[in-house]
Amino acid sequence: MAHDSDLCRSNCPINFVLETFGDKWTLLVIRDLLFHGKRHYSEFLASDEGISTNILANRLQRLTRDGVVEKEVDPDNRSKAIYRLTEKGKDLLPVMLEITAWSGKYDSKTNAPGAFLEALNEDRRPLIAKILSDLEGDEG
Amino acid sequence: MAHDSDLCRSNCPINFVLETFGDKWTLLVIRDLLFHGKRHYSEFLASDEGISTNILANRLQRLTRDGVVEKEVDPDNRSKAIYRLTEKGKDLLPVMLEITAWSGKYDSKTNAPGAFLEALNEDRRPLIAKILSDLEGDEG
DNA sequence: CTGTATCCTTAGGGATACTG
DNA sequence: CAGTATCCCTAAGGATACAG
Repeated sequence: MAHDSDLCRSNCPINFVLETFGDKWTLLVIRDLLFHGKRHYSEFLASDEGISTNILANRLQRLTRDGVVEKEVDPDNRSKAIYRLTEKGKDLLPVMLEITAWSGKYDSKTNAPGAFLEALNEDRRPLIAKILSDLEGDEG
Repeated sequence: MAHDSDLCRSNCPINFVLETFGDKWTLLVIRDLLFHGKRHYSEFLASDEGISTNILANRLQRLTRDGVVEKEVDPDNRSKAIYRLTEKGKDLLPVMLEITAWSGKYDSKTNAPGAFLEALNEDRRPLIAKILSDLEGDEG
């Protein structure tokens, strides 16, 4: 089984993601990694929604355990970790883009810029390629 | 604001969907409506994950309030309701398909049929059109 | 400053009784 | 059977103290 431990209420693919991301915080960490280039604990802490320290630590652990995030020591600062998305994590990008598109359509106050939404409607592929290459860009 | 009431921790589009669907049950109801053609209370109750009666009632209320689901009296049985997705609800289909694709890739035991995943990889649009037309098919 | 552990409150949710 | 209400418990999570 992927995602060791945990409940597993059924073999449904929708249920599978709910058991990893079905809470109010996990997806925000993914968002920060994917769209905002965040890598350090303090950066995640600083996000608008105000995640608390214990919840953040717990989510980073779970995501690491589930193979969505990987953690390594920051070469510039040995007492600091760098968190990065694995391939499994990066593969969440299409999901995240569709979520953004839906919110963009139905939430009047959403921050997603119009140009971004238009690019989405055209064709997802080039946008996906760009975001992923940006992500590679600041690796290491 | 869309989605009246509720917290609203930020104006982020990812956060927006979390405040509606960020729990372990809501998305399963959407799944049942979208992929399994379910319409009645007892049908949702019968799903594999075993939602309990009070939670189901609560989620149907919230989804109705948020304009994702609409409720009407079943003409065949006046003491029974029919639940349907609104346009806003149907627009979740691309999100649900991407979630299914991701799980199909990473969950070894997921039920998503291979043919379905292949169709997904080809091009989402025809598949989306088909599912939506099936959904229209059994309206009224 | 980077995280972790503890304490405590609240909300999510399971079981089940109940009403039309 | 469709749906609601109650009871109670567990787990999510906020505040914050603590450790390296």
